[in-house]
Amino acid sequence: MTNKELAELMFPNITKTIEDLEKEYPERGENVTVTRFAPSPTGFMHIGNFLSVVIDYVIAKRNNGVFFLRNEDTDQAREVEGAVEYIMHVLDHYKFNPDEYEIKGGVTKGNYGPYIQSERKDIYKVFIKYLISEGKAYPCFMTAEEMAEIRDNQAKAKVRIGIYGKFAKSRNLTPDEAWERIQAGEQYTVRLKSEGNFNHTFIFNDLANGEMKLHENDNDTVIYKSSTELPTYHFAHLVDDHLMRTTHVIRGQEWMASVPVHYELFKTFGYKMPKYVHTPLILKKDGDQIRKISKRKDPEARMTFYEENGYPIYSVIESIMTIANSNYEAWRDGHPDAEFTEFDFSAKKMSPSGALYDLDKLDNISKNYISRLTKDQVFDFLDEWSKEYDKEFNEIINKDVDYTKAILNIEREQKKPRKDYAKWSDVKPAIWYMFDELYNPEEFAWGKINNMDEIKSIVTNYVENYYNPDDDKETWFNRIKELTESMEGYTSNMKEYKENPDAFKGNVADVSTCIRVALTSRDQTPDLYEIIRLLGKDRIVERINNLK
RNA sequence: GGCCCGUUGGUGAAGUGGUUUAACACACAUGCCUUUCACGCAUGCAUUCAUGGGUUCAAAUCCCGUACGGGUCACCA
Repeated sequence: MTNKELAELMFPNITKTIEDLEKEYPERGENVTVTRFAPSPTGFMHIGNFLSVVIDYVIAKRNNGVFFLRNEDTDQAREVEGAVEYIMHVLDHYKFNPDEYEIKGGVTKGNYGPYIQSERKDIYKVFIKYLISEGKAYPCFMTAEEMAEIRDNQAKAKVRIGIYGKFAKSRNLTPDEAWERIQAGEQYTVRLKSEGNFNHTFIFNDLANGEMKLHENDNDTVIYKSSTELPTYHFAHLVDDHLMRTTHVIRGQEWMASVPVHYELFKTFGYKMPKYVHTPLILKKDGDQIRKISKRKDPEARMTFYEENGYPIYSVIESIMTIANSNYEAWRDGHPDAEFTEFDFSAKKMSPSGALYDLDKLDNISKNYISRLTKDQVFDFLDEWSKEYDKEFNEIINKDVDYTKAILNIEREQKKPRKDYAKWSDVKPAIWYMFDELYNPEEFAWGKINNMDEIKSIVTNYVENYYNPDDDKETWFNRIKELTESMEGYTSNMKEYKENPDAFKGNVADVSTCIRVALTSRDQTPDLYEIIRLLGKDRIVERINNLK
């Protein structure tokens, strides 16, 4: 029996040829940039995936190219329900809409599909069949136990671990023997019959890491799993990225070690390899240890974290861009209003080593961003977020939208606005005391003036004799000063006070703090004048009367 | 263990042989401003680029060794 006959027996129903497929999926044209995000639906999307998406998207958009989504569901045992939906949700949330994608049992957009690997079985088989008929791949009957034994022996003998050369026990089976065992119902995989020589090296040019000298692959890598009739990652990468005409593959550093296999695979078929960008791993500092960020241990590794906490998409993308390209921030300074896709992304400027993701930095970026928004924008974002993650608060802020917006506007419309919020979940803890529904203080942060009789007398005096809702800010503060001066031993002159603090019982700051705490329970708030103005007389009187 | 990648301050990092007495941003500290907080402003924060050696008139930058960190070596991606 020839190899060709064996291939025919193994895949009798596969009648298409590679040439047919080449015609079906023609080249997309000169100079068309094609990137793809190809996650496997084995869990929730994490920050490392997100880094890839951002780069995929930027490269495609920068070059007016194509960005498509491919579902790599070849490991059906590990598939997690809802993972695909979640990935789509994240792409949608961050507005990284793929030009081509497919929803299982739903729409397909694009001419290079199917975009779900489990629906591409027959395509992979065409390539596998070809390889077997050419004698460049073979069925392998090694069991897991056999391979474990080989690995142990290799480790003991301190030789390279792997299934290569003499360790590839099924490599030299004749087509007849192979077919006999398949007929007998033996489990098998298909392995590449590697022609590589480990002692030979080749130059691989990674867009992020630069030129690298790598050893040729000589492992008879598994390329096809007969149990599920699906290819392994390596083979699917070859077939899909060739037929889908991907020009740039952006993937994590952990794939670097597989490059020799991919190199051989592409060479075997005479295909041009896409360009590769192996992205830095995102790391986490854990005590003194630095390790790969973990979905299980680190909440910020999961993309759900950013949505749940209410980080604006702008902020998350910005912070990831600073990791992707270190000169991004400098560019941003000069282009504050530009879209991030306008940035001239250069893979060369990407650090090949892992990066610690800094939540402080994210907060800073986010605070600056939110501080530049209008009150209407802030309200809309807050409304949208709280609808999903804090329904009670959402109802409260919607009871009197103008009132809420006015609160959100305190010290906003000025050259240097406040930077109180990094995320929408920061809002409630910062302004809860402005809402009667939430105002139920457990304790009051009294300052120097902490005797309740004295407090009551000051605030009552204030409301009865010094409060006028129509005052502008300057008049308002002058009245606070007058109030202070009317009190025995107090001064409204801070300079005087600082020069000789022992000469006074207190100053205007102590008095305003007293009023501030009486009305909000907090000793730290934004501008008291605005707060008093917004609270209004009824609330003020009520809160003063309720002091205990 | 083999192979690959990396190592500049608390963090992201600039820097690829001499205008570097190591940029910028975040964080931190102090001070100023100030009715609190925040904002803003000012100042400080690596005499040194993991380490040992070498090349050179000159090295964070080039070469070698060592240490450390990471990745990978699945019918997982």
